[in-house]
Amino acid sequence: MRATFRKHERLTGRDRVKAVATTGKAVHETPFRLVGLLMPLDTPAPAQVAFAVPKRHLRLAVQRNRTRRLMREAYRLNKERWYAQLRAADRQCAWLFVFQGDSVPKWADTHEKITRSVDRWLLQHVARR
RNA sequence: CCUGCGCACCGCUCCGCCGCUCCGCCCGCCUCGUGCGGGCGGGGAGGAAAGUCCGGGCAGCAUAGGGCGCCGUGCUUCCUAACGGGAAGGGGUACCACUGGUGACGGUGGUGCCACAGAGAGUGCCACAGAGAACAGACCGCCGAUCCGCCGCAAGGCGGAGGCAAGGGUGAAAAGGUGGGGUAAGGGCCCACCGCGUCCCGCGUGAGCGGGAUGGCAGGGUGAACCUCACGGGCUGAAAGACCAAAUAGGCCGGGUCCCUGCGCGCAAGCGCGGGAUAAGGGCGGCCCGCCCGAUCCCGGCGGGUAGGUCGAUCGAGGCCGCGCGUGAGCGCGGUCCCAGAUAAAUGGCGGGGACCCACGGGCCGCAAGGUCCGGGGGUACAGGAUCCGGCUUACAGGUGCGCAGGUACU
RNA sequence: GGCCCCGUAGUUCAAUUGGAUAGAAUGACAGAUUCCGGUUCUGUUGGUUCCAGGUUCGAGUCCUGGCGGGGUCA
Repeated sequence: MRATFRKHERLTGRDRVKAVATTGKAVHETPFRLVGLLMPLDTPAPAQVAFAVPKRHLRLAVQRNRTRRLMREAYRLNKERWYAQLRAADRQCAWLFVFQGDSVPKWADTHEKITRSVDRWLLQHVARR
């Protein structure tokens, strides 16, 4: 299985994002914040995900792009493990990653924190059922 | 050789593995959608993509024509689709070098800067200081020739009437300047020159320039103050605008619709026929039957429209090459190329080399500035399309070329 | 993505048509009062008027460019 990340795995649409942001359950992992919601999705993928990097602390577009790409790459390389858990539970899930730091993160940090945040989220909301 | 400045240009590169997006072709899968998975080939950020400061293309709305108003621009000619942009030119100004003159000031060359129309249309404002600041002005001064008074034999002295804008002082600015003559002292009062205004002639498309004559000097500054003149501008912007179109609510149109019960058809929902009971808004009517309308709810349809999607949207005032025209910005002709089109938003991640730069240590060359080789270390900027073009402005490691200035060494 | 507004002591606000040394409250600091603290009184301090140019005799004010902050539009 290739570790791809295509369009249908991305969370889009104003209403869906708003639903996740307002009613979703959050996990905090220092510069990142993961908000997730178990909900049915009209896609073959087990999950859809969006990455948000607000303008407040990273003023330059180059820095925001770089940060988002690092986050996406960290998700891409590990998503298959999480997909397996969701398939086993027969659930679909929408996730929203928000970056809350004030400088571009390092690759090693990003990879570690993103992975840990999703693991914690799944442990709290899927594994116990 | 080094340093600085100006102008023009470039603005890291290669390999492996894992990924993204668009286009074309092909294969597989199913819940058949232009989905999901896969293969091959091709395209994939900038000189500023930025700030959003100007100008257009494009789109919608408004609009008979014209004026007023409002906003913008402002030496000339040209370039351009257009511009507040650019090119060439004119004028002014500052500095440097050389130079003419006793001096005011002028000439030549170079470099930088200039929002550079009008202050002979009107209005406003010019604090403080200063005697006086816009129909100028005697504070300190200078003079006191002339006239008056006093003193003296006289020469003359003192005081006053008064004369003076040359000097001092104030100020950002004080009624042309310099040199001389003249004078009681002074003053364009007179002369020469410098500057300025007006007129004429010549040159230039023009801004203007050159020459001559003339006036004795007209009269401050400020239009990035109101304003005048000339020219330009309808307003709003891709969240413009066009199309397709769930769910829910509401609108319009059509049909059905009181309750109880029996039989038949049907899997059921329900439909048809018969019997009984009788509540209810309005109309037709004296009243009843009956019929019609309305309300309620049900079914079907229509149109507006939201989520969502598609177009707008990537071939263009286009890039590159050659030739010709023009001082130049540019223009013309011919050839050639197709070069990002995302949309919660694509260029990324990891590893390893190469190139360049910086300081350090060591070797060699050189009188020296410096060059070169080796070693380990650090760095490679500013910055990311969002409708598209033309400019401007701002940010920027390092490198290349040309020009200028300065320094060092040698000949 | 478009449009609009603002920027003055540490903080909140003033400053007339452009006019001299940018003012007030509060804060901070020091002193007095008190056994101590608060209150009160007195004094002192504090400014690149966001930055860089320009116009003007003179700029917080006018003009140009930049920087920063905020608002608004589906």
